[in-house]
Amino acid sequence: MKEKQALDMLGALSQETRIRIVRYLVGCGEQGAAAGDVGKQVGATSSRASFHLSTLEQAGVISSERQSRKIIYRANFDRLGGLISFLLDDCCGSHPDIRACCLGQKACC
Amino acid sequence: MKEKQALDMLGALSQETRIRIVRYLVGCGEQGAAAGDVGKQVGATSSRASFHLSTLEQAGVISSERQSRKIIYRANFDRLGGLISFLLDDCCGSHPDIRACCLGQKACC
DNA sequence: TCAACATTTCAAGAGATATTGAGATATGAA
DNA sequence: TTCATATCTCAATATCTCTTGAAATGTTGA
Repeated sequence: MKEKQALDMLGALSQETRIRIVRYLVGCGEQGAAAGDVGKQVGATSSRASFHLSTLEQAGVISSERQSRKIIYRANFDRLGGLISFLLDDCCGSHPDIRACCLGQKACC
Repeated sequence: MKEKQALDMLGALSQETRIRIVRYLVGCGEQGAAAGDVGKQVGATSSRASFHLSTLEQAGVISSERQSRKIIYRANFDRLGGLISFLLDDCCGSHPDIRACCLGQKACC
């Protein structure tokens, strides 16, 4: 993953409403969830949910597909994995402490 | 790691100058680097480097220690590992695709 | 003490981001 | 076609973020 892409994803994830959306959509798996459902889950008005969903989509964190009158959003699992790889390898140079810590081989904060 | 802490770290990392600082400081290891060095490495004026260093420190990504007239910054390896754990486990619910992808067991973006 | 060095702090301005409510668009059903 | 549903877009506002250059702080050595 390129730095620019990673920065966009990090920016998109650094917001309370949006990280909740991602957490919910990851939980929904391949099935995804409609914009309205997502909004209800995270306690956002329709326009606010729409704004954050499109921010996440632009950053590549999630993607959407219209299903009749609903729009279904899904987490982009590959991209999320790619971001974590970026942090682990490119940004953190595969530092052994970080890798150990994040793989549960070492206690951390 | 708590959500608030993770959001702060994600926000801090989602900026070009700052991610370069982190990459450089991770490379410096336990030894760390002085603010001036960091600024030169990332091509920032002293005040700009100072601003970004303090943003990163406030978010817990790095920490500082004065050594005579220099101030030495170091990456917080535990916190970085904690953030990656947060993304992997809490936020992404240990989803198998994401985990496989970020551990190099599966190709991704 | 004084000069230099290393870094931070401050104020101002430009630009990005988040929230709100109203209105527009698109789809499906009666 | 008309209505209800689902979602998005828009404009206004408030707030945060980044950059810059100047000035202040703290430290060391002559």
